[in-house]
Amino acid sequence: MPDPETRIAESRRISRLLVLASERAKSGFAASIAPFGLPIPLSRALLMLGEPMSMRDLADLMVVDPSYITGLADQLEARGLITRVPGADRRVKLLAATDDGHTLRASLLAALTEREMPVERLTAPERATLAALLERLLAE
Amino acid sequence: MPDPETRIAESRRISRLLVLASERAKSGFAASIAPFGLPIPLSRALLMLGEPMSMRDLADLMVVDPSYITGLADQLEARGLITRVPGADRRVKLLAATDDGHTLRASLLAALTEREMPVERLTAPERATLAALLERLLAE
DNA sequence: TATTGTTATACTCTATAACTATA
DNA sequence: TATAGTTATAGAGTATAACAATA
Repeated sequence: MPDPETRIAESRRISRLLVLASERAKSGFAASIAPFGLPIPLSRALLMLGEPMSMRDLADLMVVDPSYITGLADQLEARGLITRVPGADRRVKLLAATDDGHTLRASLLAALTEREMPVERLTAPERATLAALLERLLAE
Repeated sequence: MPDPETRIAESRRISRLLVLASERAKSGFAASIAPFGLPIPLSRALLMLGEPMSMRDLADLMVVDPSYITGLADQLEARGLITRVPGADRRVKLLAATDDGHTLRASLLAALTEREMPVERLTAPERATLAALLERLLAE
């Protein structure tokens, strides 16, 4: 077993690599959606609305506070991309993409698909290994 | 070769894992330094000042705008953790940790060292593999 | 003319707390 | 009493633009 200092240095190095890789992934996302003029958080939300979803569920999915969803929904609605539709439980509002919303969502997906993603640099088995290691890292 | 849609779905999944792993690493950093009461950006800057460094170089190292460094330096100076010392080129100011700054910096390093880092969950060969894959991902 | 650092300002993303209306 | 959503506000982290001093 290597000495503690060496282990820690290696951990810190890997952490730094993870942060860098994550930032690169985020930049790639931002670059892909930039041509459409929809801000990043709105794009993230719209992409999740392939099917109508309660605001609470969207907050859980995006891992943000529900109060934040109100603002996102307001902006998406102002752009005509979604509507709030009442749910069965009358406290609940479902966010549903409009026709325009579905169209833009499809364009965003296509742009994300077209962009050559950095992970494509790895071979298929390497990608599988990377995914497995990251999942072990995040487990529990 | 798998069809494009499958490849893209896998890429997006790996990107999400990278972002999650990065956020976990950042949380770990924040938790380690929290007991010392020094805000995250100030801690990050102080940790880089083992040796005196020009403000421009620090901006490059932290990958932020130089104007932002002015604010960080002001706050670190107000806390008595660094001083600005003139450089050879008289436009340049070097940021140098004070005795207190070095002491706190050592404490921060020790706290980061003591914390069990998430990457410790992986075996040594797994860590090596992960690091290598991330480096390939980030290479040019 | 190009570079270092500074100032004032403004932006993005997000949380907290207190509230309303249902359940 | 607990939950869904809203409102107003505030915070962290960081950039932009215009500037002074120096090279």
